[in-house]
Amino acid sequence: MEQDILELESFLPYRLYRLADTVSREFSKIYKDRHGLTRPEWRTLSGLGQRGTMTATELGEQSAMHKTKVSRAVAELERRRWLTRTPDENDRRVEHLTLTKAGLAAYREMVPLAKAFEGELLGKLEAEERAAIVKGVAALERALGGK
Amino acid sequence: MEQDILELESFLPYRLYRLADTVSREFSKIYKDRHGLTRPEWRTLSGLGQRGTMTATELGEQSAMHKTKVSRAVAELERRRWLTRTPDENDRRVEHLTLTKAGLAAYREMVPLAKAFEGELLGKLEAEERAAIVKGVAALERALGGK
DNA sequence: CCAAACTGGTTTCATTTGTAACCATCGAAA
DNA sequence: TTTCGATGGTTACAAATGAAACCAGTTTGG
Repeated sequence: MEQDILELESFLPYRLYRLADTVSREFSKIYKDRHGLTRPEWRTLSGLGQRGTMTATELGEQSAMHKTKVSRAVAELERRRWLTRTPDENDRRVEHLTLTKAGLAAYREMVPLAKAFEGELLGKLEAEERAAIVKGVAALERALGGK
Repeated sequence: MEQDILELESFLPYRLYRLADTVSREFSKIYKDRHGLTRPEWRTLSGLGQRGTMTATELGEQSAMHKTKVSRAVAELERRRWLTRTPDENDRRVEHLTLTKAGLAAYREMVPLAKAFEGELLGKLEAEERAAIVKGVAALERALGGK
């Protein structure tokens, strides 16, 4: 092993990135082809579908998106009438976001597809490998995020 | 477990993406702060440092970059005089890329930093967890890449 | 030979993204 | 209260990206 050479193909940051990029690109076809959603829009839909009502800040925290991404995604989903904003009673800076019927319908349609996608991906692995990836990812999350 | 809800926080594509994004963002500080490189530029530098001489197409394959990214990164590194192009003898469409002394020097400076970064990251995990992430990532690569 | 299909690489254009500045509101401290 | 620093969210601007068109130059099949 040459000490002064970095083997890109086995460098973890690169491998993780490439992996995530491939998976994400593949998965994005589902929501892009189907509804023309961007990734931030999909995450917003998904977050609201999962939790019911959230503020933009909460959305950003839950789905690891910068606030500008959230802002734009919310604006677009609102334009589609997939969500509505309700001003907070006490703090007029805050808006509570909720999916409309149409938004909820889209969400409900997507959920099984997302689960199927994940299932198919994991289905290509041995049981041990599945356990390994889950354990490894969780460990890295803990090591990094901490919070 | 509600069947009609998707829990984003445990959805593998999302977790992978967030993980890769965090790691990559953290690592990018090293080459960005140090030399103002973009990720494609760093990968190009890294590829050439590792292999010595490559064509743009080979670079794209090795580091999973779209050809436009490669083209731009190569142009920028050339502008910095970190690499040179040599036309292929037999096929005049092809150019062989090689790092200059300056490029090589930058590469050599980066390698230990990259290794230290990876080492530090993995150092935060238990031995078992390290084994798990490596095994899991390899398994997914195999499941996907196939090629 | 020659046209058509293909390949290496660059450029153009529209879209996405990140940074920073910004606006409005809120809370704490003077 | 009034002021000042934080906070929720949007916007403006520049840089990064992807898709598709493009320009050589090469190969293949008739």
